[in-house]
Amino acid sequence: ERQLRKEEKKTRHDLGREEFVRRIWQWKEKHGGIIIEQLKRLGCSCDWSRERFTMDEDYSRAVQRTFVDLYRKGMIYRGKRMVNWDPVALTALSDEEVIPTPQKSALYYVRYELVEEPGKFIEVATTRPETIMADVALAVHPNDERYQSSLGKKVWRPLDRAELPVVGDEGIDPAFGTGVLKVTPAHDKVDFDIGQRHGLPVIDVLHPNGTVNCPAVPELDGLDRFVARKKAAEMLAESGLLAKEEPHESTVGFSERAGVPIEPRLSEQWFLKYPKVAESRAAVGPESAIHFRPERWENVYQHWLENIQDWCISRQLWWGHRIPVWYANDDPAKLHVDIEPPADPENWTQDPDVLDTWFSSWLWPFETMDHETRAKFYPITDLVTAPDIIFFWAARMIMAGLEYTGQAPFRDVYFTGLIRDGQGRKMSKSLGNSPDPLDLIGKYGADGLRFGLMRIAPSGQDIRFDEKQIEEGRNFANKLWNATRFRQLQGGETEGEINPALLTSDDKWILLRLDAAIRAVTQALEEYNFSEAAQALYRFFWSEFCDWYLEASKASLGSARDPRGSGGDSPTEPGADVAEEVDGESPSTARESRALPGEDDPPRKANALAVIDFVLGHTLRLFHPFLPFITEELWHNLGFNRELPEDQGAQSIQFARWPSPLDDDFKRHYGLTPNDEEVANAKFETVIAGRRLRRDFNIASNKRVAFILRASQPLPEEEVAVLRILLNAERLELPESYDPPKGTPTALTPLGELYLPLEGLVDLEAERQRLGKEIAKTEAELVTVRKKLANENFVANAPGAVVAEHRQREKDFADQLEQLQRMRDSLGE
RNA sequence: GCGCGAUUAGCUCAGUGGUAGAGCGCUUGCUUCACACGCAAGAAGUCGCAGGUUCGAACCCUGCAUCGCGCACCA
Repeated sequence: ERQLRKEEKKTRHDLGREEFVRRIWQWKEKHGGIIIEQLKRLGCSCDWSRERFTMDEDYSRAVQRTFVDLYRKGMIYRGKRMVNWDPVALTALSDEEVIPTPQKSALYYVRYELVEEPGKFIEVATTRPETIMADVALAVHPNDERYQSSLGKKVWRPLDRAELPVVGDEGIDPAFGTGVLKVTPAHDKVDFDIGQRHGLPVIDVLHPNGTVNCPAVPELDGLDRFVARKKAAEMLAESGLLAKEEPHESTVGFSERAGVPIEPRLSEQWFLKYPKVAESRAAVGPESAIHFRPERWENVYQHWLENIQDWCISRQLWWGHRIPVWYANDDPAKLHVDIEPPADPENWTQDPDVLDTWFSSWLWPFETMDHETRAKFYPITDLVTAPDIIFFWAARMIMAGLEYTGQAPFRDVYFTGLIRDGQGRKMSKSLGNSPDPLDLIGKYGADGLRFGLMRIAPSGQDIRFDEKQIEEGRNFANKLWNATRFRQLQGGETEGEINPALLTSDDKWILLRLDAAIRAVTQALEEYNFSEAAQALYRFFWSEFCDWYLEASKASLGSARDPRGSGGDSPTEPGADVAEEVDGESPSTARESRALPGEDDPPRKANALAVIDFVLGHTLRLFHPFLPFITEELWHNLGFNRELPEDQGAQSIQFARWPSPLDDDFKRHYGLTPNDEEVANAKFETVIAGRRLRRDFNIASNKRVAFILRASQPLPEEEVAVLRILLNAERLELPESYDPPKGTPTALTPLGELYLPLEGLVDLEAERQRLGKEIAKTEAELVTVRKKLANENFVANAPGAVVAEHRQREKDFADQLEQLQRMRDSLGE
């Protein structure tokens, strides 16, 4: 209708019902298609052959059948009631379609003269002087002392002069305005109820389009309600009946449809007494069939059902499910309610109204399925929706499900957060602040869009949209692509057998990290913590697998450039145990003359590749729900599908099995123990310390330098090789003893003291200061821990593990401090 | 008025009783041949305020403030 008004300056009445509906179908074909296309491009894995639309013929009949059924059960009735009237769209609205909006208006104090006591007035505060002609009484609180003498008397109605009674009603708030309410049953719900209680008449002075209908007052007749309001105030002022006018702020209901203030209006509408209300309340809760996630929405749901009012289901619109009711032409009180039209249609007229759109949506969980499918998939396991339609949709589906299937229609309801714009506003068509998903997909890829959003969408919290986050998603997809490219460039057989005997500490470390990641992701998904699952995967893949493991594996793969730039000039026997051959030689010389482990060591290389493949095969599957497109592509590119049966991933990663955590048998077979993690962590800490030294002394990260490690324990050759690669060092020497020149930059590491000899480059004072800072930091930490351990209450009450941890920390800090002090002392004065 | 959320690094947000975290942004150095959509090192926070519980609080309790949402009322 908006488009029609804008582009052709026409209303639906200009086209006529039939043509108008035809045009909407056209519009639907186009825009409905766009939405489906968006879902497909996003990678939603729906069964598209089962696409359904609420206006499909079958579905339409189901909607009408439901109406007829509820009518016959006496739950649907027609009545003259106060409805929320949209004077622009010219239709009734349900309470849920009305948006309360604070408005600045004026409060007019109008004087009503007492009939019995001329010259004496009662003042009434009103925001709507244009409806005075519809007044049928004044009301005060029966106990309000100020008006006791007026109760039962009469007053003169201004503008359209008439005598009105003064009645007492409990519903009046004596504190508001003057404590007197003008009763206007035709134009206010509360007034209507008061009118009913006191047997007052109803006078309607507004046309459906919101203009005044009151020929008795020609000055106002035909004016728009807001224009008439000003005019009425002026007229009252002129006749001395306006005591005062003051600014006033109140909340006015706006139509969600047309965006104008709704008009409470008495009209003939169809209403539904909600079915299964008590059962629906009982169906949701921690112990019940349906669970809301997050749980707090259950309160909102319960509260709504507690105060529920009958549902106005008729709409004075043309697009929608037509109400299956016919009125006899010779007697409009005679009804034909059925899904089939009457046998003699010429004698009947169908109700022109259609049903509220949610009256069709509430049947969705089961009317979309045939009997066979329903047997298989009903009740639905999960409903994913947004909390702003709990009432419109979720609650009503529950009622319909219980009424028509005898079962709750779903088990878990997952409420997503709303995506808001950068300023925190809800995205809406009228604000035009929603980005086009197809544009974003074009720019960042569907996987990037999905992952970027998933990573920042905490359960049930609203999200501020920022394109930067989508960019991060894209960057991650790119990282995944490049890491697997690295694997492909190594060549070799895919998914070779892992030989436990050849596993390095890094191999074992990454397998244990993978195990932790599988557990974390699986658990997060089970708890509907999607952002946590995405975060855990991100951390594992980027920080652990790429940053540490792939880099370390280059030692085994032999792909890193030889530090001397001349390749392995001293080939090692394939499979020889490198670490044991250093006996009798000075360690540094021995290592310098050796090739990298892994170079010309095919079994070691093959084993490293097998580990990489094992990890990739698992991570691709873990990532697939988040990044469906790229994981599918890589699954095939890397050949993970080749060995699998048809139904387990040969065709598509979608059907591959979800990874299980590595069980105890696996860990035993491959010799994975917590100690492996400690070895790797000690190594990584040493690397970090070395890199920091480099940085502290301004050595460019691409400059190949020599490090010296005075190791506190013997270190296998393969570990030294890894350290050297990660440090980007030309050499890493491990002399039996080492007496560093004064001022040599030093760092304390879990593996011993690490030196970066830089003769003549460093001044003693700078190094002393650097160590001084580290000592101060360690001392501070030591003090904190000791203070805690000195607290008897802590030692007595804290869990044993926590105390033990503090004890260990105290020991570590003390050792460290001692060593650091020794290092500083060695610098001399 | 009632209820529900939120308040943590410059920004967007995780964290749920035991040494404050991520990404972005920022600073510095790197075209180290998987990736500059990248690598490395770093700076940056009295966890809204005030009380309380506890050996110990960002986390539990109470109150307050600010922002957001819902419900009710608005003559």
